[in-house]
Amino acid sequence: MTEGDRLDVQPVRGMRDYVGVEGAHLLSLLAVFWEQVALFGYTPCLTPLLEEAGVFFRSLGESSDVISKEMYTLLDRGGDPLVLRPEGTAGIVRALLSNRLHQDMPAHLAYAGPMFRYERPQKGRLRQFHQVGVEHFGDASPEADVESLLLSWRFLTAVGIAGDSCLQINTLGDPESRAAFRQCLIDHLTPVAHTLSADSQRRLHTNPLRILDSKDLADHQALIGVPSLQDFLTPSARDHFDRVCAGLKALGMPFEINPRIVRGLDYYVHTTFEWVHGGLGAQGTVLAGGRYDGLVRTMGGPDLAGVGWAAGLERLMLATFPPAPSPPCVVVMPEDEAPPFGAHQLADAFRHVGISAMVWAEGSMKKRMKKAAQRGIPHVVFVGQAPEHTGTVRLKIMATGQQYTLSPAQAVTVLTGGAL
RNA sequence: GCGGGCGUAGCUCAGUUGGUUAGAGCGCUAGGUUGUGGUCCUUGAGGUCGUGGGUUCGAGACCCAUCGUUCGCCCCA
Repeated sequence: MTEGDRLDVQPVRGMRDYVGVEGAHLLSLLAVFWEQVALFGYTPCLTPLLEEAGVFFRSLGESSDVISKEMYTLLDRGGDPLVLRPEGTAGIVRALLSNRLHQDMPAHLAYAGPMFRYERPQKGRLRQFHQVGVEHFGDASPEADVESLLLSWRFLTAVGIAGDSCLQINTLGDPESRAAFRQCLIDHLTPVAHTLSADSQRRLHTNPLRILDSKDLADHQALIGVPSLQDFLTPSARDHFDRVCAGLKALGMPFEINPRIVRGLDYYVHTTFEWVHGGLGAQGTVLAGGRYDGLVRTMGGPDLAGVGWAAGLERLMLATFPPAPSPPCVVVMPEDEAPPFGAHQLADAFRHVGISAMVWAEGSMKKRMKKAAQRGIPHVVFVGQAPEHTGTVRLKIMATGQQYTLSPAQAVTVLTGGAL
C-alpha cells in the first residue's frame, strides 16, 4: 500500500475483539466452566480449529443449514479441503477415534474455543463465536443424560443465570421411532403443504421435524390433529425418557417438557434439551445438547453411546455481568529522569509476595497520578535518587492521601498486612 | 439468505424546510498549583460527516449502491 493510504482497521465482518473488561468477562466464564467440569471428572480435550471437511459432512447431516450453507471451507496448499469448525462435537469424536480413547470407556471430555459459521451477524450471533461444551461417551443409560443435565445446571448456576433460564427437554426417540414419526408427519402435511409457510414447505423435504419448531401461525394450524412424536416411541425409548425425567425430579431440577424442541443437527436421538434465557430475544438459547448414540459409528468408530451439550459464551456474556476490573495493587513511580534505580526491584519484591505491581516511568507526575486515580489504583510508591531519599521510598495510600516514608522492605510488609 | 432501523470527534450525542470556516459534554494535551491524583478555571489538539456514485448554483441532510451495525425471519450456542 502506498504512503497516505490508511489500513482498513475494521475486524472481519461478524468477528470481534474482546478488549479489557470484555476479555476478562470471557475468561471468567471459561474459568467457571473448567472449574465445574473438573468437579464432574471431565478432562480437557482441545482440538484443532481446522478439520478435514469430511469430519463435518459425515457427522452433521446434509440437511442442516450449518452444513449446507454456513461452513467456512478452504483448500490448503496441498489441495485438501478443510473446514473451520462450525461446532465442537464432530471434532471431539474425531479426536476420540484418533487417540483410540474408545478403548478406555467411559470418556468424559470437555472443550472450549472459537467456532465459525458464515451467518448473518446479529446480536448474540457472530461468525466467530466461542463455545464451551462437554461430551460423555460410552454410557447409554438415562443416568448419563441426567448427569450431563445436572452439569449444565451447575454451570449455569455458577455463572449466575440458572434462575433466569428455563430448561426445556424432549425426546426424539430411537432411530426407529424417529423415522416412523417423520414419515407420518410427511404423510399428514403433504396434502396441506400449500397452507404451510414457505420455510416449512422447504423443511417438509429437508427436515420435517423442524416444522414442529416453527413460529409461523399457519404452520401451527396445519399441525393441529397431527399425532405427536410421543405416540411413536418404542417402549424402550419411552422408558429411557421417563427415567431421565424422574432423575431430574429427584435432583430438584426445574424443567419442562417441550415436544417442539428439535435440534438442528441430524445426529441427535433420544433426549434433547435447551436452556433458554428470557430477555435475549431471538438468540435466547444459551446452552443446548442431547444424546447422539449413532454418531461415533457414523464416523467410522465402534457403536458408542454419547451425550453432551454446548453453550455459547457470547450469549452468556449478554446475560451476565462482567467481573469488576482489577487494577494493579501498587504502582511504582520513579521521580527522577535518571534511570529508575530500584523501581523494578521493588515492583518485583511486591510480586514475590503475591501483590500485583507495575512500574510507570513515563509522563509528568501529575499525569501519572491522575491516571492512577482514574484507574482505581489503591497504592503508589515513589522512588527517587535525591540524597535525602537514600534508602527510602514513599508509600502513598490513595484513598486517604496519606504518605509514609519507609524502607523498601517496610513498604512490602505494610501492603502484605503488616503494621506501619 | 430475506425484511426493517441506524452510521456526525476516542466515547455519548446535537445539527432547524438542503445555504458561509460542522458543534456540545466527557476524554485527551498544556497550564493555574514550589516534583503528587480525584473539585474548579483556562489552553490546545482532534472530524475525508462509514465509503463510492448521483440530484443541485450549493448535500452532513435528498436519491442509488456498497460496507458495518442493530431488530425480526431463517438458523443455531
